[in-house]
Amino acid sequence: MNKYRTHNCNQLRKKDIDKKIILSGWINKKRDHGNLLFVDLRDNYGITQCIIDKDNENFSKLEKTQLETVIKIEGKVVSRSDDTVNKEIETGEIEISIESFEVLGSCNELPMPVFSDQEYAEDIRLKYRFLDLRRKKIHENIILRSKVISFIRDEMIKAEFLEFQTPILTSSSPEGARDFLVPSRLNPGKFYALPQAPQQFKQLIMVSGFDKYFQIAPCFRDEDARADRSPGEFYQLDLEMSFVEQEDVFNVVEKLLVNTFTKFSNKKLMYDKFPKISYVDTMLKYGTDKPDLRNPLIINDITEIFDRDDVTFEIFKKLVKSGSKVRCITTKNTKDKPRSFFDGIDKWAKEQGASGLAYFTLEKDGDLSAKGPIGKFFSKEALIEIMEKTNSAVGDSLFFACGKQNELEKITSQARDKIAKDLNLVDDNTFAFCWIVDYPMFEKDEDTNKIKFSHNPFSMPQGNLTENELKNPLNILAYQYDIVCNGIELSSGAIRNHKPDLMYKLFSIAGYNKKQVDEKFSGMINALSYGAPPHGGIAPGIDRIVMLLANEKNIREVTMFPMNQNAQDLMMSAPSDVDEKQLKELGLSLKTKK
RNA sequence: GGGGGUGUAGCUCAGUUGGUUAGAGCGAUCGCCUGUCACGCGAUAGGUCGAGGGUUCGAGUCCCUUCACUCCCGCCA
Repeated sequence: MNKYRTHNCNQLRKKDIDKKIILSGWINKKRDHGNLLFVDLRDNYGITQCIIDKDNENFSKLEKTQLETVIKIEGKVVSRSDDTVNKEIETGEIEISIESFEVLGSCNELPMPVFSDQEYAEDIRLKYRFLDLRRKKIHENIILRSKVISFIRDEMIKAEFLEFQTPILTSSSPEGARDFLVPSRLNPGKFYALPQAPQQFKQLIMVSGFDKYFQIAPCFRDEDARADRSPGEFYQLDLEMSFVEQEDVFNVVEKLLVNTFTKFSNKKLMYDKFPKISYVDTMLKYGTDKPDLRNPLIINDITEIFDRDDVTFEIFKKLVKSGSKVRCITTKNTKDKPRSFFDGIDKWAKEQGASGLAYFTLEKDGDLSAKGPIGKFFSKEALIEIMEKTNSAVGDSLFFACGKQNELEKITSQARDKIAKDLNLVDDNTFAFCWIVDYPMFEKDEDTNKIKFSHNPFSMPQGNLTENELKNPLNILAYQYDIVCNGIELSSGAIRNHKPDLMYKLFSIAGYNKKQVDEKFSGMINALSYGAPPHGGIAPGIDRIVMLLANEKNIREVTMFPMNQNAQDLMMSAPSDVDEKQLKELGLSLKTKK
């Protein structure tokens, strides 16, 4: 028999009454009646109420034992009377009559309570993460994460994918995020980089003939954090398949995500078959490439309206003449909303740095008219054209923004969220997945005005790419796709370019000559020259999937030992200073010394 | 790098128009209490009001600087 326990703290039931048992766990809570003491003993599995009275020689010692002390209790399972049964816990029909107890791990005064639903400042939670992780909600989140990962691994293996590990110390790549660098002792002055993703390795696995690969892969990017973006490191379900087209990847991932989300959440799926939205369409209709499709509001472009002579809103007309566009959001049946609703949104827009959101409401009091600050600038005929273009009706309101395309996309996208929130249009009990497809291969760098890869340089361009098409690189689309759920980007993937000749052409557009490509991507480009299969894949973000399933808004709530926003681990004190000796071995010296 | 929010007891927070000795709940310590499950009751200890400077007869409160945490923008192929 194990000397610490015969049962865990969620095991004992009525059928165990009169058994002599041993339990070990943490003191979750004490209720001290002076001559009678209740102790809630907690472990990973649950809580069991234990009881001791003053006749027991251990009474006063246990009475003075701190919460969160780890103790071992020997005693007898006894029945609870009907009026003292606790239906909140699974062991609530019984309790343990304590005969003796022993302290296994003592506990100092707590810097933060464990048994409480209160929220605490993050720095304390992170410094004492081992205490924080004892708390119910986050403890359950981490267990959920484990179960989700097991399930996904299981599904992938069932689908005949092979799991492989890829190097953590690899080479720095010029494209994309900042790398974490690791100095090499054996090669002084040279650096490894931690992988931003196993991108090149998974393609090499395909070239090596393994056909279907996956990995729950750690990824490292030295970029600033957000609520849904851990600093430093995160995990992806990295997968890659040979001899596939885009649709084959979609089928695998769609099935996996539907299975995962139906298994681990009770929320409804808005679509079993994920809708596909082109990049151009999503940027117009939603102003972003990660649209929240639970939100029914749609953005429409009505720039042309301002060419009409019977539209006299001169501010917009003038801006349109100089190249600006006008886009609007229609809200259904909002004619009775108070003035404060409309002004609130206009004020909010100004706070976001926009010049505000103009608005009017369509009304028909005899004649069709627009009520609101800018209503008077539109003729009846112009209003009819607007109604056709925006699919709006009498009683609806329209919010207008005018500006350069990228500014407009940003503000209308934010306004879509804001208005939907104010009108309570988003059903929080739903997951709305979609594919964003047909990303452009290239984009223009705003600062340098140079052409650069808009996503992954290894993606396969669409079409045959005649010399003529290559002259207009901004028109080239890629077999590049994202999965979005509830406005969160879950994953990004592509059919890869497995043809070296084409690769050189595309890189030359982005300003890399053959020699540079050979140097920077030697492993890849070399491998593609020795019989590479057509292949493609994707990499859903594990942390974000768990975040959605756990209904959390912050990724740290589903990460066991996260760093703070400044990429510091407050518990382990990382990053830290290192010895001069270590630096010397690596051939490094520091420019900045404290 | 930029913008917003927050910072008062170990924890969560209140603190009015600038005005006497800065409060509450939880936790800690001590005492009372034999059926609680957020047990109850009483007492005690516990404060660099994030830090520094300024205005003022007087600053937790107003101003400036700065630090920490957090959210957002940039960034994240």
